[in-house]
Amino acid sequence: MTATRDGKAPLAPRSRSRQKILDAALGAFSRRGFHETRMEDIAALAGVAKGTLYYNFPSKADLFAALVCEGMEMFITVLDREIVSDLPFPEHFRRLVGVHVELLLRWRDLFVTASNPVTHGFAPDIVERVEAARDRYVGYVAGIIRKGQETGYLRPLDPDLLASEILGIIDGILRHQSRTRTPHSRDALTSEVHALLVHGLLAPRPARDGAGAEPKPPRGDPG
Amino acid sequence: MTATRDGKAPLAPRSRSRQKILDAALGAFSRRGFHETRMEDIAALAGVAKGTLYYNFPSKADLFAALVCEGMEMFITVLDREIVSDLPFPEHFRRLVGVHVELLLRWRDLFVTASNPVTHGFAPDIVERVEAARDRYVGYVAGIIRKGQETGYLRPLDPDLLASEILGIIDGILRHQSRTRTPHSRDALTSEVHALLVHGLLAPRPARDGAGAEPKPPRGDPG
Amino acid sequence: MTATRDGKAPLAPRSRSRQKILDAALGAFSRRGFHETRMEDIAALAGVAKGTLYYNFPSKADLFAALVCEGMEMFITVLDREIVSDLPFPEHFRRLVGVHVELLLRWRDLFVTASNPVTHGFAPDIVERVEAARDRYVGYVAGIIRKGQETGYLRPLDPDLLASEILGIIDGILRHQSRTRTPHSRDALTSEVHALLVHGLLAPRPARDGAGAEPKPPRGDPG
Amino acid sequence: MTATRDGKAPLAPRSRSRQKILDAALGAFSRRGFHETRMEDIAALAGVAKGTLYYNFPSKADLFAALVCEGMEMFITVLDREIVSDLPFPEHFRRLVGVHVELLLRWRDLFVTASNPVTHGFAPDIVERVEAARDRYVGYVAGIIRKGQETGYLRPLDPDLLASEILGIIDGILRHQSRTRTPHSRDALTSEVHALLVHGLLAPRPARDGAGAEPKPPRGDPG
DNA sequence: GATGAATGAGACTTCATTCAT
DNA sequence: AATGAATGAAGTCTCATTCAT
Repeated sequence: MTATRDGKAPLAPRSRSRQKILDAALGAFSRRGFHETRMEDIAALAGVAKGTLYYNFPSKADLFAALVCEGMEMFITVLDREIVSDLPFPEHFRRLVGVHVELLLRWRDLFVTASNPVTHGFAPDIVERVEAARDRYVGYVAGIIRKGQETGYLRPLDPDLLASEILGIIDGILRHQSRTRTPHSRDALTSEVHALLVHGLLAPRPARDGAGAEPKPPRGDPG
Repeated sequence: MTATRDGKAPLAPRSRSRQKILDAALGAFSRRGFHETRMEDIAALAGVAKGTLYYNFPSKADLFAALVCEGMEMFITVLDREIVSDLPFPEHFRRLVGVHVELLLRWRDLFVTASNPVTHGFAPDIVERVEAARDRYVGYVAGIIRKGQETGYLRPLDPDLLASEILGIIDGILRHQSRTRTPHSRDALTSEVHALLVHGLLAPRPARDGAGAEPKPPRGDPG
Repeated sequence: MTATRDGKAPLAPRSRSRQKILDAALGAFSRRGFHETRMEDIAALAGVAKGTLYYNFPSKADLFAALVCEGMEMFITVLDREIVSDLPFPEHFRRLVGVHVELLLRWRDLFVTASNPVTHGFAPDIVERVEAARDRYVGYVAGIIRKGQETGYLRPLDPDLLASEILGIIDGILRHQSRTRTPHSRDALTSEVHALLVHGLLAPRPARDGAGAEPKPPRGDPG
Repeated sequence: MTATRDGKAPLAPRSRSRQKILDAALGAFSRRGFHETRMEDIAALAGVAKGTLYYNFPSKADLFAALVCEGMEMFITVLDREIVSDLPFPEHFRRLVGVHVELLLRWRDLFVTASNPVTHGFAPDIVERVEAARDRYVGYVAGIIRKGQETGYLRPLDPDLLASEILGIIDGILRHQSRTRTPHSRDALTSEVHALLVHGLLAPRPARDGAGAEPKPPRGDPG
């Protein structure tokens, strides 16, 4: 459309506005939600006129979709770059959790935005784009889980379901944070999440001797 | 719609219309979200006139709040009734998961509605009511976890954070279901969730011999 | 929709607003044209709130369509009532012209509105409704012409094309009037239009002796 | 689009862009109407940037006015050139109709554009220019009629009103064509229009014997 | 208790126009 | 002479809410 003709051309001046708008929209959407955010607010936040929003994005829903899609891509890109894949899996997995937590703390807004199930009244093609972006991300996580299962480290549970659950855990953490307003540190959160994911809720000792899924009550403990 | 199962009225029947409206609102909110649901839609679904909505509830936000609050109370009531508390904890916990899954499958709409972070533009007192209801529910789950920790069965992780994470897991499952459209059975879901919560992701064998939190890679495995 | 249920019911209270709006819209559209008329203007003219317009009509284009359709129906109804059909055709035709002219003077606004080819950006179904209404009216006029041809009074030219041309003449007259701002009287206009339609432009004498459709030039004239 | 037929530039080629824009505007306005045509559309159609439109014309309304004015001048120029004025009037009149029909078929877009009563919201000076151009054209046709009346060929009806009616007829024909999508040939249309104008609707035979304006019915004509 | 016609503030979006390049 | 990113006034339409019945 407006794009770089001849293949080369101005890589930078491709509308500085576009990025300013995306940044503003991220802040606004994540803080107030999609419906409570007015295009007027985004424009003011970005320091451009309302019309400039529509010069860069066809509609509010499109702006939202672009935000989520590009954000998810960025997420995956960063994850891919930060996680060195030839580490032994346990280390690999711990880094996944760590980088993830870090990303979430830094891009909390984006994650909240992308998790928001607001696509109800959207045009079908936009819903599709947003869902495809989410799926790509869920699929990325599921892929890591699947690799862990193939190498025998992870239990053979449904990888896609697990990925959804993991994202749900992250969502739960974010909600907990916004409720209690006492943000945990990066390391504390990483340990917490890693522990839950890797070991589950069960205390180490009682579970160790138990033979089945149901550990006996502690009174049977010789110690 | 989802109405009066088994003959017992689940939400207080202060008036015939009131109940019809709550049922209709539950269906509408859960299916289309708060903002995409019009008062007109609810009225039509309930088979009453729009004015009747305002005769029974001061505002749309109040209707939403009433729905969430009464729903959460009902949840807790049922959980309390169904879970016999003097069972040994592991059994207790498994029943919690099982009943929870059952409730979620039956009252999926209510859970989706209550999880929706749509209270952005609401009046402060209504936000407070909704959050109090959610907190009561999260607190209930956290209480069970705390009891499990006190009896030594569960790892000493932050109970409130854990409760949020558990609800996040459930949310993730529900989203996974609506994406894949192949609803798991009650028992399958219960096992899946229970397994993840109790044992974590780690495969049993390799983890068994490891001494620390970080299991060694399988090549060190003599078997 | 909002309509008379059970078949009987309140014939009158079927929204007095609706008629007030149609009247106001007629005045506004005819005076300023479709695009230059704001919904705000119509509301003010009708003495109702902007929302009332949308309570009665789904959109501006729908309001326009309703206006044209109901107007055309009214036109045909009046024409049918006023023209006694068993008169000899010449009288019949003269009355058609006379009543037509009268209608046009009285409902000039409506005719201007209906003639306006503004349906360009309209939804297909609305375009269809408006065109159907126009066609019904053109067809009515064409029917009268056809009858005149069958009884041998009118030349066997394409009736539908003739009807369009007649409406074009009327349109031309209305434009002429709005240009010159000196409205002719009912009778003067009737005579003028009738003369043109019945006898054409040719002066009686010279044309009388010509044998064919193409009158010879005056040099062949003995006088 | 409709451009430079026969090698002669029809609209003054003050600049290359200017002409491209006028051509594009003609196509766009005639097809979609003034209000539904975006400056963007015209620019795209002309293959120039939006700014170039404003480099050549002060405003959209000015562009429209220039189009109509130059078009009408061109019309009159061609009519004057094609109609040799010293022919006997009947032949003169027939050529007028013939050339007119030809022009209309070729420049249908321009005629439709110029006939469109869209000047409602225009600035007074622009309205004046457009109306002056239309009037010049209507006056040209009225002048021919007046000449016909002076030489005794045409009935002494109001020449200006007649001119308007004639243009209305032509408009009616064009609408009929766009409705029925079966364009008549040049000659067929010429005959049809000429017949209507010269002889009116009345069938030759019955009208021949009648003495007055109201012919008697054919059956019981005792004399 | 219940109704539904009426309201009007405010949202999204359009598009003619400008101006630095 | 030409461009196109940016603008912002103004329009259409939505929908929670009211109130006379």
